[in-house]
Parts: sequence; C-alpha cells; structure tokens
Amino acid sequence: MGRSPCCEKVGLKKGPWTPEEDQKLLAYIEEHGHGSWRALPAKAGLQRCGKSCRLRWSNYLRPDIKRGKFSLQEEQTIIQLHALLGNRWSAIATHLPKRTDNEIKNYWNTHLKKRLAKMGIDPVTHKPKNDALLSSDGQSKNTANLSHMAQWESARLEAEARLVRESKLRSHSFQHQLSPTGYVSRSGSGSASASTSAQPQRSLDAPKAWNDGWSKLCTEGNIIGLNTAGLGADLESPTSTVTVSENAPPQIMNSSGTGGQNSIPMIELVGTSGSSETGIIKEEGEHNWKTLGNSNHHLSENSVSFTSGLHHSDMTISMEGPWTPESLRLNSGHLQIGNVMEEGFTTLLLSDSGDRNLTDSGKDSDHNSGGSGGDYYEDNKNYWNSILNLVNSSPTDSPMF
DNA sequence: AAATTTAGCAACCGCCCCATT
DNA sequence: CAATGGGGCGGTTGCTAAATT
Repeated sequence: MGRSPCCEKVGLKKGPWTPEEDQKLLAYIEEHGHGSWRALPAKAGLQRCGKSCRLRWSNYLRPDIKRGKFSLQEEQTIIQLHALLGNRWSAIATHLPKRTDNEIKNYWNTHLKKRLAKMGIDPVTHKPKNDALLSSDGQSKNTANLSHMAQWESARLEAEARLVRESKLRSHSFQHQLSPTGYVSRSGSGSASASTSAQPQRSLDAPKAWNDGWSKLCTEGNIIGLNTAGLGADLESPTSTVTVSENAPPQIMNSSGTGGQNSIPMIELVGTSGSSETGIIKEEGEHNWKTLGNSNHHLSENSVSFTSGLHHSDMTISMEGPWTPESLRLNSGHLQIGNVMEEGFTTLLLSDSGDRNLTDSGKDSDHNSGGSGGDYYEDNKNYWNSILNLVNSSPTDSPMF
C-alpha cells in the first residue's frame, strides 16, 4: 500500500520539545483530551505532527509516569519478562506501572543488555554465550521450548490486551469526555493508567481476572482452574489454565479440545504449593526437584507432563495440541522446561548491580551457576519461583498471568 | 583546561495492525 | 473486498552531558 509519512508536511517542527510546546500540549489534552492525534496539533496550536504529540504525551507528559532510576524490583521484572517475551517492550511495560515502554527499552539497551553481555550472557537468548557444550545435550532445545512457550504466551497476551482494549473502548467512548487525560495504555491493558478513571471497569478485564486468580492461587492454595477462554468467548488466543491443589495428587488437567492438530495449544501448570502464602515452592522441596528426573513423567503424542514427586510441592506441566513430543525434552529421563539456568544468571546479574541488596526470594542464591552449567533442577526451580514471584508481586492490573 | 570518548535518553522513522469507508 | 487512516510498536538515530584522556 504505502502511505505518506505523517510528518511529511513542511514547516512542522522536529526535535526536542520546548517547555512552551509541552505546556500547549498539556493544556490542550487536559482540557479536551487528545481525540484524534492527527488533528490535535492544529487545534492545540502546535507546529508538530500528531505522532510527535502522541509520543511526547505518552512518553513524557502523561501525569502517571514515574521517572528516574529503576528499582531493583523493576530491573528484575524487566530481565525476567525479557527472557520470556523478548523485545516486547509494551508488554513488559504493563508489568511496570508508570514506566513507559520507551523508557524500559532505553534502560534495557543502555544498562541491562550491557550488563548481561559483560557477564557473558547473550541478552537475546539469556543463555551463556559459551553455550556450545550445553547445546549438545539438549540445552538448545530447552531454550527453544521456552521460546515456544514465550511465543505462545505472547499470542495470548496480545489477544487479552485486545480484549481489554475493546472493553475499554466501549467504556471509554463516554469516559473520554470525562477523563481529559484520555490516556489508554499503549498495550491496551490499562496498567499504566492507574490514575485514570478506568478502574471500575477492571472487573471486566480478562487480565484482571487472570491476575485475581493468581492472587488466590498464591494466597489460598485452593484449587483454582483459570481458563481465560472462559472469560470471553471472543478471546482468540491460546488459553492458559493454572491449577493448584493442596495435597492433591499430581494431575494432568484436561484441556479444551482433544489435542488434535488444530487445537489450541495449552499449557497447564498444576502445582501444589508447599507454601500456603505465595505459591512459591519452598526450599524443603529442593531435594525433590533435584530428583525430579527420577520421578513420574509421562509422554504421549499430544500431552506431556512431568510430576516432580514433591510431597509438598507438586508441579505438573502439561502441554497439549500441536506441540510435538520433540518440542519437549526428556533429557536423561529429566524433562527440561525452559532455560533452566536463567534465574542463576538473573541473580548474578542483579548481584552485579553494585551495592544494592537483594530483597526477594529467588535471589537467595549462592548458586552461582554463571554459565558453568550448574544444577539444572535447582536452577529450574528457582527460575519458576522467580516467575511466580514476579507474577505474585505484579500490579493487579497486569495483563499477563 | 581542552579535546575526545562514552553513556544516557528523547525523539524519530518505518512498519504493522486494525477499524472504517 | 480493497483502500485508507489512525494509532501502536520496536528499532534506530542524534543530541547532550558526563567521564576520560
């Protein structure tokens, strides 16, 4: 198709914004809302293109923006989400309230990426660069699995964001007039717009429900089946089901469909948390993780699961649908999931960030795997712990998990 | 103290998706 | 169904300040 650039018009100003321009834009949006960005500059008396105005607003002028140094928590979130989602800055930004995707992207590029590289970790794959040895024993496939999961999760995320966007659009159609800022999160999740009037509609949001479920999951340890497909029939994304049962036998949750070639892939995490508070697998289960490979695992064509065999901390991960058995890895009888050493690296990375102290669980590491291989199961456990931690500590309006 | 290099960040660019016509 | 427009997203650039030589 091809289309003319929005700033093609001669006479439009580019480059840094002056305080006067900021003031004009701010005043206009506060009074009228942004409305059509393209039409805004003329109405606001700005010699800028609409796109530039939108960027200036969403990255700088918006009232609900936090600026300044990133906290350790934020760093950790970025690193972990980047490992999961890649350069999906807007998705990552939804987990960092008041931070813009642009800011996160910049922070990644200027700080975190370099720090990873310095430590010999590939910032793209989050794997050690000298990974040749590992790849020979299946590590690369494991990473591919994580990538696969991340792709799947990304697709779901997008669909959920779309759903939320639609729901917000419906509610904002009239709220827009009432809320002069008129800001809707770029990802559609609304997570960054905590100060806007969107709050009452949150209960309609699939991500909110998802998150609520996780909250319960992490705080009560009850059996909770969450299936985002059930939250909206028009949700076209793959679905996730997370079930936790206290003292329940390990189980494979049956997903929707039959796992046929055209069915939606589904991951189910079925875990029984030894901790009734956080859903985080406690240290007491440590040895069981290490012996995970000796415990039950079954592999069938369309459904794969492993059971850790923990007496207090059971986790089953099952995958159905078009994923082939090859997409999962049985390695010496051990099912590997994802990049098992990631947490170790993350921990190292964060430890490397100078004089800051680590405060959260998942950072209790004296396991400096640091690219040397480390203990797969220990790292695996910590990786998922950290993800659970992340989820658990995420803002309630986060669209993910 | 001046010149050069490096780091940080705001903003731009081009592509893409989706809704509307 | 195709064309078009609006807006979102990720990659990149270029300016400025800080650090180094």
